[in-house]
Amino acid sequence: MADALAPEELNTYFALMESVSLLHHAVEQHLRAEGGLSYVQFQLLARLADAPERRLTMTELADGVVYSRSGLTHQAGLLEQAGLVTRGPSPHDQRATLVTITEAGLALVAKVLPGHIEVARRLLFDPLSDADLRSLGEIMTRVRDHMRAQPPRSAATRKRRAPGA
Amino acid sequence: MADALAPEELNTYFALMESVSLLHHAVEQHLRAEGGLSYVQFQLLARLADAPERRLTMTELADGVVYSRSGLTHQAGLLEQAGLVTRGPSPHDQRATLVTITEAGLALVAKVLPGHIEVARRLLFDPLSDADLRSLGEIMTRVRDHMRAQPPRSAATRKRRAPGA
DNA sequence: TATTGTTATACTCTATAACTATA
DNA sequence: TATAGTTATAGAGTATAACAATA
Repeated sequence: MADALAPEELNTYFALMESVSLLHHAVEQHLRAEGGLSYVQFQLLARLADAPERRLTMTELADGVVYSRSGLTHQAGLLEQAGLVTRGPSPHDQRATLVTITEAGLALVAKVLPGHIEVARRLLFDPLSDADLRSLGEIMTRVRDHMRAQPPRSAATRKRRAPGA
Repeated sequence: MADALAPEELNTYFALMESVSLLHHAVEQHLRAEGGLSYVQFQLLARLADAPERRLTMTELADGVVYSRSGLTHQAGLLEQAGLVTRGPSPHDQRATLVTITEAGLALVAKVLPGHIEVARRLLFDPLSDADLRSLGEIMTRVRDHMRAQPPRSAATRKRRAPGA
């Protein structure tokens, strides 16, 4: 077990968590109002839009966005129903499903992106100097890479339920 | 409408969102396993534990943690059922409800905190230098204050639903 | 045997609207 | 009239476990 965090660490941690919570909430509201999308759905579409041939396998698509297979199956199903992606078998691996973004999906991402960016700028970037931005980008990129490399640590102890479960 | 974000801004934004998502997920898992709490519930208890007389009104308690009144009523009800808080009328304002953390609630926060901190340190602070920590803390504190001061902007356009709604 | 993905199911969280009571 | 809080209800998200098919 480790020592307690210094107060500075604790304040930093809470400021980070609260800020991103507020930002996430604002972004969700915008995406929902402007494009009928959740943030997770936006992320999935954005990843597909950036992918080499505008398509990825379910497993590739899940990475970092969703934390359970079934969750992704569910979201992919919703996006498919909405005509934003298609799903088909992979020629290379018969087990895999290839998810491809449609023209409608690309159009929706394009439609929603400017406003999304506007929200991020208003909430996150407005109070930052150029130096702050460089710092923050450098730090959070390093943190993200570190976190991605962490072993899952699938719960040190047995699971319990939250009150009310 | 604003210009597109510089690529550096976009990368920073995504790195921030993904990092905190991973951190949040890890923290939730820990809290659930170790104390049977969600992160929201932990936040509520932590706020009460720090409050002047270990109690706050519902409105004070909601601030920044929860985005709807009914959501807080629900969570407070769960915590009360679990014996972690009590609710009673306020002497100063008959409309208000005072939420007080119990000894069991304080004990649970104390039990859970070291491991919580350990998770935050392992994922967030390990890859950071002291200078990084100072930078990040200073920046995120400023960002949080800025966000708190933002007007709600209750959805620029009419609401729609996500696919599948 | 391990991996990919789906299905069924259950539960948690959240939000909206209608309502009560007090300021 | 405005504010504090609760209730009822419905919807959206997520996770677990069991399953089918392929590597």
